[in-house]
Parts: sequence; C-alpha cells; structure tokens
Amino acid sequence: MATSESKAPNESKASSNFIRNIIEEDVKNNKQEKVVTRFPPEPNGYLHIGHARSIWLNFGMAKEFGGECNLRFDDTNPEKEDQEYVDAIKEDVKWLGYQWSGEVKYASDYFDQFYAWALELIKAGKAYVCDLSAEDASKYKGWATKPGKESPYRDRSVEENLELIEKMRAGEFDEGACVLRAKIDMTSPNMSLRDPTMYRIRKASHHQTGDKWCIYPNYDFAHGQEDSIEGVTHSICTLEFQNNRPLYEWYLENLPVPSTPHQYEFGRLNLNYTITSKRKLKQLVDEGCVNGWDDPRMPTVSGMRRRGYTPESLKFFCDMVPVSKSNSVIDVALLERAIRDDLNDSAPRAMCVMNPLKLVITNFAEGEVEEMNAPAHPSKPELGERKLPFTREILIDKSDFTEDTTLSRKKFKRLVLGEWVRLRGAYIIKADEVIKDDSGEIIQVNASLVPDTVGNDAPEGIRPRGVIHWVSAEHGVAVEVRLYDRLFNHAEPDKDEDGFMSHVNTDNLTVISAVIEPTAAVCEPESRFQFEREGYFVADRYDHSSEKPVFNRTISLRDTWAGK
RNA sequence: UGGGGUGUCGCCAAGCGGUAAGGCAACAGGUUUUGAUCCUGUCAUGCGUUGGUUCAAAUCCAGCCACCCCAGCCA
Repeated sequence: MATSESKAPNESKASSNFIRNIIEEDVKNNKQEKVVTRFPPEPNGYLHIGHARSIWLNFGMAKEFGGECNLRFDDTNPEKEDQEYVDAIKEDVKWLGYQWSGEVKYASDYFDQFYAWALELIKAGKAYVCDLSAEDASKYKGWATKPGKESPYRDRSVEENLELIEKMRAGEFDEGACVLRAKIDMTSPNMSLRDPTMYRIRKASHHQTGDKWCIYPNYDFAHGQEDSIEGVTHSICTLEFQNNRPLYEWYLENLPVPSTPHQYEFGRLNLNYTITSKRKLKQLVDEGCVNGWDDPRMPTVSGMRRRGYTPESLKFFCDMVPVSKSNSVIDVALLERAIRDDLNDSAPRAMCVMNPLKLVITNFAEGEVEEMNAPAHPSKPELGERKLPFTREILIDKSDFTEDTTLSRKKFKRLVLGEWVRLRGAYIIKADEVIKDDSGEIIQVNASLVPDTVGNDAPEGIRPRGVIHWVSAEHGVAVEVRLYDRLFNHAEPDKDEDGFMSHVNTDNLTVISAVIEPTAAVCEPESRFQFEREGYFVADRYDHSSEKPVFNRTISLRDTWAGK
C-alpha cells in the first residue's frame, strides 16, 4: 500500500498568500459557518489589472474554502459614479469567469439602514452635526504631530442634532453647510479617528437611488456596515486602508450590527511600464491618448480582453504573484509570460506575412495549386489540420531574405541567395536570383524547390539554414494588423517628477497591411492565433469580420535572439 | 520630532532560533520543419544597518537608516 504520507500532486501551485493562511486558520478554528468575501468596486471607472487581482483574491478565496463572494458596488459618491461603469464592471467580472453570490449588491441598498444607525449614534451622544466649513474643519483637525481641537459644535444636544440631521436629510441645507461627524477623539495619533465625517450633503442625482437622498455616507461610515449586513467574514482591501481599520472597527463596535467582519490589507498590484490608477487611466481616455477605456493598449480588463489576453492567463498571472504586505512593482514580463504560456498551449497556428516579398518558384507550374496539410497545433493533433495552398508565386517576409552570403548559419537562419531554406509545412527551396527595381530595392526573388521534400528530411548535401513562413500570393488574404507596443516608455511612469503623461510612448501602435493564409482569415471576432514566428494575435472584438479581417497583436513570441 | 506599515538575488517572495524555498528575468547547453515551445544546468558565505543575547540569529533584543500610507465634506 502506498503511504498516505506521499506528497499530494494536486497541491495548489499558487504562490504564498498570507490571507489564505489567515482564512485557513479561521476555518480550522470554526470561526465562521462559511467564508464570505466581497469585491467592492466604486463605479467610477473601468476595472484594471489591479482589480483583476483583487477579484481573483476575493472570489478565489471564497471558492477555495467553499464560501461565497459578493459583487458590491461601493456607490456612496454619486458625483463620480455612473451606470456605464456599473455595467462595464459586471461584464468584466463575468468575463473573468467569476459568479457572484446572489444579486449584485450596492452600498445604496443599505442607505435607509445607515441613516437609522446614524440616528442611534446621535442618540447615544456619539455623533453630532458640525457646521464648520471644510476649511475650518481641516484646521481644527490638527496635523500629524499636533493634536486637533474639538469643534465648537461638538456638544450640541441630542435633540438639536436629531433636528439638524433631519433637516440635512430633507434638503434644507446647502452642500457644505454642515456634516454629521462621529464623536471619537480629536487628539488621536490616528488622524482618521479625529471625529471623522459620516454624512455629507450632495445634491446630486444617484445612479441607483435617483433623488431620494441628498446626504450620502462616506466610505468609513458605510464599508464595515455593508460587510456586516452581508455577513462578510474576511474583508480584504489594500494597504492604504490600514489607517482606517480602527475606524472600521469603531463603527462595528458602536452600532448594533448583525455580524463582525474583519478587515485585512494586502499590497496593491503595481506593474512596471504600466499605470494602475483609475484617475490616471481616465486622463488617458479623456485626453485622447487612447481610444477609450477598452483600447487594447490599456491595462484595463476590457482593454486586455480586446488585446487578446485570456481570463485564464490573467488568473495564471495572479497565481504567480505572491500576496504580501509590501508595495511592490511586478515586472510586466511576468504578465507576458502568463499570456504566452496560455496561448502557446491553446492557440491554433497560422502563417501571416507582415512585410510581403514576392518569391517565384520557377520550377513549379503556373496555375497549379498543391494543397499542403499542416497541423493546427504542433503538439496537439486533436486541434485538427488546416490546408495550405501552395502556388508558383508565394510571399515571404522581407526580413527573411538577404543577398549577404557572408552571414554565418548561426547568425541568419533564413533564406540567403544561393542557399536553401525550408518553407514551413512545404518544400525546401533555394534562392537563385534577385530582381530589383530602379531604386535598387529587392522586389522579387526567384527560387527553385527541391522535389520530394514536403514532410521529408532534406536530401544529402542540402542543408537548409532554417524555416521561414510563407503565404500563397494567389490565395493569401489581405488583413489589417495592429502591432501594439507598450503604452509607456518609462518603467515607473507615475513615479517620475515629470508626470506620467510625459512618458507616453508615442510610437505605441503600428498598423500594417499583411497577408494571411486563407483559412485563418475566416474566423469569429476574438479568435486567437499564433502567427508562426511572429507572435500571438486576436481577431479584433469589434472591427474584425471575415470579409475585412483585423487582427491585434497580443504579444510577440519570445525572442532570445533579438539582442544578437 | 505623531501614528500605521514595509525592508531577503535584476523584479517579486518563502522563511517564525539550527545553518538562505520558489517564480519571473538573465546566462550556458540539448531537442526542434516556429531563432517559439520543451528539457538540463548556472544564478545570495548573503537576509537595510550597527550593536547585543545564544553553542547557533534573516529569525530574539536595542538603537539607527530608507521607503510607503494618514491632514477629502474621495474611496
């Protein structure tokens, strides 16, 4: 009998994760009936790669421990939010492959409850309406090393406070006239405990509640209660909320909430050569640096989708990045690794010539078509085969031919005048002659094929320098190919004093007209391919059609030779 | 000069007193009808720094240094 001690082969390959350790411990100690998490975006922009990681963490942990994860919009600031973002976020979460528990939830679902709780705090003498202007309130707050002063309105009677909050709610005051504050400690070394704001007046229409309210709770007076109402057990957020945790707990302790969630903070994801800030991404959109939030150059979930990233690759990327408490900058190479890994495995192959050069096979009859069979994937026969029409005139890439016969075999593994090369999936050919135009540019290469070399090794004495891709000049289909490059040419664009906008890579998109093998042109939008020897490409989600094919380059193939 | 955090290989990161995991990157080989993939190997006498405790310290103690967050009626 095998020992039960033998190592578990299905052990998760996921990286270390201190959050998982905490949950694991809680589950072991039966701290809760069921693990409940939540992903709580504010609908004020599109989700980016950093959110994808938070989604992965929250939904992933819930799933791993047999629990549930809510999608809850933290919609406490109507001025910055919009239904467009709500819709986009829902779509992104679904596309990533996650299913939230029950209906989508909103902080605004609980506004009535929050108001009732606010009244209770007032009755308990723990909250008051403060008439200080924003500017004065800031002065009273003090500074890090200097304790704050108590507001002159701090000791209003319960009755007066009750009357004032009702008037606030009824819209009798202008925006900014007053706020409701929690009465905690103006001398606390933790700034967030110096009588924090609970409600402020905003006479704006809300995307969910319309004009029902003109006072809105702020983040701190909403988040913990939302978590509690929903029975969230582990409330996972980013590092900058560490200072808010005592306040989060204060509200839970001073309100008759139905459950006690706990907040845990982890380091937000940063990627080099990338920006992960909704505000800054919005600026790129607003200033026309890109064509919208879902532009393929954007690190948004929808942008990456359009670029050709798969949900699997994003999850694989998250698996590779450990969850920790430090502010770290992850190398984009890790992301690129993730998408290449997924697509190498799943994407069917095709040949596409980016910079066509005519090549005539002089010993192949004009008008004749020989149909070659090539596997859709070199190591996955189950993906089937494709037909490649071979004709007298074909197209190869300009960069795959040279007249320079002095280049070593190691340095140039392509077609050299007077030498042989293998045409992928077809014959070995020899370049015999070069034809140039008046300006001296090569416009045609004449070559001869070596008979009987399709699917067979090269005969004695013939050593092809390498393998190049090709497309029949007659059957190839013209396609628009969009070659994307990184959006920023600075590793940490927003850490530089010149500001991130000055580091936008102006050469981040090249649109070319290429020629692709016929069968690959006929495909659905979002079909993914590896164009052999070039990279991974996706049929554009919006612009592609079989009649007018458009492909986006997701990522080039790894090129260990480029440095020469 | 307050409080809350973090400092281990180029980028991440495990480690929790017993003599530095792993991933990515890089480099060197091998296989290859994709210069891809895949495979193999190399890559911290060192853990911000200075002292201390100990037979033994990245791990414990003390001091110092660096970086991040907090002064929204943003989240």
